[in-house]
Amino acid sequence: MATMQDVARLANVSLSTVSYALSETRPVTAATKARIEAAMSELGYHRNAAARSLASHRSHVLALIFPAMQQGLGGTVTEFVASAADTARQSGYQLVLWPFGATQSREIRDLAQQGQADGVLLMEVRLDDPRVEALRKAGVPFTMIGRTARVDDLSYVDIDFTRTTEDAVAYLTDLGHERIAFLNHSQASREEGYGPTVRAHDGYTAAMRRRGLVPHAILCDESPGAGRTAMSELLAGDPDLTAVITMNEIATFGVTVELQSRDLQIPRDVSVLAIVTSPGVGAMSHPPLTTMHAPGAALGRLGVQSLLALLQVGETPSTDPVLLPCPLEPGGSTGPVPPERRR
Amino acid sequence: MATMQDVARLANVSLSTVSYALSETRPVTAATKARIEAAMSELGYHRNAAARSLASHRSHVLALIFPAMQQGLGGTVTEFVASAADTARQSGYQLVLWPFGATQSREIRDLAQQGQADGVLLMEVRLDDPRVEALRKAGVPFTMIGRTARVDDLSYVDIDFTRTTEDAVAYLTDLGHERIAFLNHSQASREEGYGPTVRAHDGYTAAMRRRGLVPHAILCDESPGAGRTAMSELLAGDPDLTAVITMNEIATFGVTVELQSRDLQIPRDVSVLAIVTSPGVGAMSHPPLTTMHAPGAALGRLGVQSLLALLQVGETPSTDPVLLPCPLEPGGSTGPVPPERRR
DNA sequence: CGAATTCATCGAAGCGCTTCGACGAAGCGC
DNA sequence: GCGCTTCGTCGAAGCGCTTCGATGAATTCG
Repeated sequence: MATMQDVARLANVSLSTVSYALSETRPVTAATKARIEAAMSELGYHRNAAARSLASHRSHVLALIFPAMQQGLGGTVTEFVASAADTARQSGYQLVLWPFGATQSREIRDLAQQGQADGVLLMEVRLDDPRVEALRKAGVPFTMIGRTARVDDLSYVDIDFTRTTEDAVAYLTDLGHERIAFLNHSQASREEGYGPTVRAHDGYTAAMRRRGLVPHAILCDESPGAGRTAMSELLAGDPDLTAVITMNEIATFGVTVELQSRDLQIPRDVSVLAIVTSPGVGAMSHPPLTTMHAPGAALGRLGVQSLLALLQVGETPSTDPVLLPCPLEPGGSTGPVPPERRR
Repeated sequence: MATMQDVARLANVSLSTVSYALSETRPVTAATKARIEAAMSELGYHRNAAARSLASHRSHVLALIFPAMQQGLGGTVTEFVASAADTARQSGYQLVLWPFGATQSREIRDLAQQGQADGVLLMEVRLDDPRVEALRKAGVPFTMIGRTARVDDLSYVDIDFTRTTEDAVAYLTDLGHERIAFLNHSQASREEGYGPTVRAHDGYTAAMRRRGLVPHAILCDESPGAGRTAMSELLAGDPDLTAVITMNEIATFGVTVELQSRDLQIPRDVSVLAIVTSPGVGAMSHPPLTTMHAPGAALGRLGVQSLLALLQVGETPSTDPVLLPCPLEPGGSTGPVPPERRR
């Protein structure tokens, strides 16, 4: 394996000139640069990552704290990770995985203090997440995917739940719906402070109230069975329901089954709008669901970009926070309220 | 940030002794070790990863070549990645992601030659995969997840498609089924040499023939619509079909819909057995599907272990290949053939 | 009881790179 | 044309660790 010294020798320059030519930190004449490049390709030179890190105090590694917990079908996570890894690589960084849950802030700090990563991406952030404190103590720049209750001056990228629920309600009211229920994630998720559960609930409630409509939200475990039961309860609470927004893709399968078993047709009798879904889930139901899907790839890309911006400027964590709405993907599960059901 | 030198000074030993105490490469008396440990914790010492790599020529990093292509719902991939990252970490390794498809062997070789990783895990291997050659040329030890057509002495971990299809057929024949169809992945996937498509086809065909039964396999795109069409075709081909094995989870949703729309009850009229599924998909249908799910977590763990074994022994790539069957998860979509339909 | 081992520890030589200060050569204005 | 800055390049000092050979002390054995 050729070293920089070998390249320098072959190009008849000093080692440091080679370094400057590569990093462009100091000017190097075109002629010299050409000789160096020729030498490099002749020797098949690749600079050694470890030596670079040691001398420069930067590892060119970003760590992704990866959720142990599996919400949903995993498609969004996969998209996110792939996109983050790709964006990082294109900027000359590597993405490493740190599989740590919210309870392992100790391990996170240890790794962070070893200087293993220049920056950290923290996924599946809870409203009150001890890992945030651990990272701050370790002094590593980090960007959250999701956000804590208080974001202070922390860098983050998240789904815009307020806007997404507002858009969902607006879409349905535009179709004439007024009795719109909301089927959320589980009770457990709310109790552990899972941001989406809380923010979507608030967003939905606000969007309904703003229109003078009565919100009707329900928490629901992640299973089709729970979805059926929840749908029953919603109908018991308001038999005249014309639409339901779901943010629980597994339960949504139960919702459609329950409606079918009651001979309620989708979307003629009840419209179903699934929000924050994984890629492709809409197509799995019959009729295909109208969805507002989670922007996994965009979150990955923007998360890495925010983090890199943070590394550039150094001390100033003034990167704009980023909130992304879930784009609407029309399907066959939503439609106008039939005239006879309008009040 | 304290260095090893600082620790040595505080513990009144030489730098090298501290190193030996940490790596246990040479004996160090208990007393000395204790002093060193005290000094380390007093200073909050963490060894520097870059310096270690530089001096030892090992990065303690494993790379995972990550599929750009999204097959299925992503749940298995997520499980796999999480489990691989966790196993690596427990052995003192980091897992980095290299998001490269089968066409980017050039980039792979570049990264590999920079010595960025001690070993590589290659996911989504094709039957004839150029990346294998690239890795071999780069001289990096690697383990495949999946396998090429000829495995020679390559290290790999894969799903045992022969055994899984055999088990699937056996399970159904035990229930009295004889007219068993197989709904595979897409035509396209077979053409690009996607191992599972080919191996499962062969396994199913062999299992049927061995029992004197007539195989009836069909390729199918990854969508519920294609699944419906395929199911129609299968029924057209053999109206007396009593069971179908599917290895295409998205299409399986269409299969159940098509059966329902023909008033064929599952499992009374037709049994459905979904094999190589993502975690949780069985529960998404009604009735819940009987599945044989892909052992994502086990593959991740064993893949890393095989790779680490390869790194240990150095030259001898004699790690046993590993083939894992998909365990059966009973559901409500399979049942015995009613007596009147037996021939 | 002295020679031969064994044992724990030390010092020093790198690993391959970044980065700083220095230094001639060229370019500038008056 | 003389001092001054600017430009391109060089040499050397690390970065923090692993690892090898050496060294003296403790242990063993004939």
